[in-house]
Amino acid sequence: MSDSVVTNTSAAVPEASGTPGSAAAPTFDQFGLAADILKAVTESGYTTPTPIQAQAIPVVLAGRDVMGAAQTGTGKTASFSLPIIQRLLPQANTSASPARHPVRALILTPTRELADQVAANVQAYSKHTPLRSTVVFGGVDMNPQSEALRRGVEVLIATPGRLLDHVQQKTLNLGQVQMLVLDEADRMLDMGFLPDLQRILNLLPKERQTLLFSATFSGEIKKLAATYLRNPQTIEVARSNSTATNVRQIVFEVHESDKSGAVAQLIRERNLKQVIVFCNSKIGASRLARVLERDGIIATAIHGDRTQGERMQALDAFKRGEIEALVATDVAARGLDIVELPAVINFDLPFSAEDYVHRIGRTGRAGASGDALSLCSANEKKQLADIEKLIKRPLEVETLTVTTPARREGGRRERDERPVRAERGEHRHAREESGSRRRATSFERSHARQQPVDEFFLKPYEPSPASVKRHDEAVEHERKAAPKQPLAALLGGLGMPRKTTSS
DNA sequence: AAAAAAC
Repeated sequence: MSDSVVTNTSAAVPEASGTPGSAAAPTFDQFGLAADILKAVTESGYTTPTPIQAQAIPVVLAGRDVMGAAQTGTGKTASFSLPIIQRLLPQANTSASPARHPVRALILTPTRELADQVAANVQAYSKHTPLRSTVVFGGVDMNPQSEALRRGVEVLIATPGRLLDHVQQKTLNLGQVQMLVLDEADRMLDMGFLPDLQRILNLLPKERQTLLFSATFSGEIKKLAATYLRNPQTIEVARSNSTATNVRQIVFEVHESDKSGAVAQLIRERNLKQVIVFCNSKIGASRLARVLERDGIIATAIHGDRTQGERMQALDAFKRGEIEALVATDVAARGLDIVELPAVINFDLPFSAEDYVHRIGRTGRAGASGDALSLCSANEKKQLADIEKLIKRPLEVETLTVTTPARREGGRRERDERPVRAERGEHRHAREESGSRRRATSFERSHARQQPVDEFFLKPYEPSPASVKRHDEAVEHERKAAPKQPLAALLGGLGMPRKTTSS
């Protein structure tokens, strides 16, 4: 749930061991948090604060503004949620009157999924307190959100657009906000949220505590901080633009048209139980999910053209372990907390090197090891160079011989085995001798489910039973959330990109 | 060049 360090429960640290100044492992006791909060922390399975929690919690409790540089997976969410709850607790009351529950803490995030996840954390940490929290974001019915706001909440988690919508609808008043969190602030600026942020900030009392978290401290971020933060304490856990040393990063040079096959092959050969595959485009993500499904890998796509119901469904199913490959655009690059993901695959190298750092941050979480496997085609060399420059080291490059069927231009299929480094002249032979029988590779032999090639390309796509089930669930979910758009849900459920209204 | 986010 939270992005705190998950400690092995069988080796749980006794709570009493943490006396101040002792060499014992630190515990959450040291912060002076209320018993009701500590109880929830313990129930969540966390015993030892992460470095950012150890640094940020006392500073936030002291009421200071914070400029935090921390990636997700460092325990960032708890580092601001816990002290926010603590600071609001004295003002919490059990009255049913909405007027007694004004919004006192506002947490803004760039994506809907991240908002939902932060809200789940806040909910978990505050469950033994009278404090109320809720989350508002776009893509879903406003009415239940309006109703929750009308009843009153002390902690509100939101994406900027829908928040302003509620302000405009007069279902939300921000006049009593005492604490503001800008989570993934650099991402929000990247996404063009600056005007929205400025409008929101102008609605808030000047007298407040502001916490800004960002993966990088660009000039824009510094300017934002200089304008809206007061004498902030800088907290930096891992140097920005650095990648975790427990993540092994490998680049596979492949032909563009071999990429789908390469993904399936990497998943099988490395026996990856769960993996996020990042694509640069929404259409590419939908297409890859379909090809992987066809290849017997349970896969689903998550991107901005799918309905919110489908996005949530996909993420939940992935978290429950029902999906092997979550094929995503950069909507999932930041913030998503999925415990102990063994690997991420970059189907495309991201356009921005910083996004690479965020994408591979989805693996090797909380000290566990992980693999970041990137496919690089001939026209992505520039991106590779940019990444190596940003992380200040060259990446390991390996050869991958793709043996799965790969779609070719014009709908025809290339032969099975083709060296991927042909353009470098490192291949053994580009083509088999005609007439010579090639022995099946161990991969192919173990891959009995594979359909004959012609059949695959002649038959229309048929979703797997698992896919159909998920689709039906998504449609049902969508019907409940937004009864006006059954067609959109249906198209999205089949992995089809929906038409966007914007240009 | 692409993605994300309000109706």
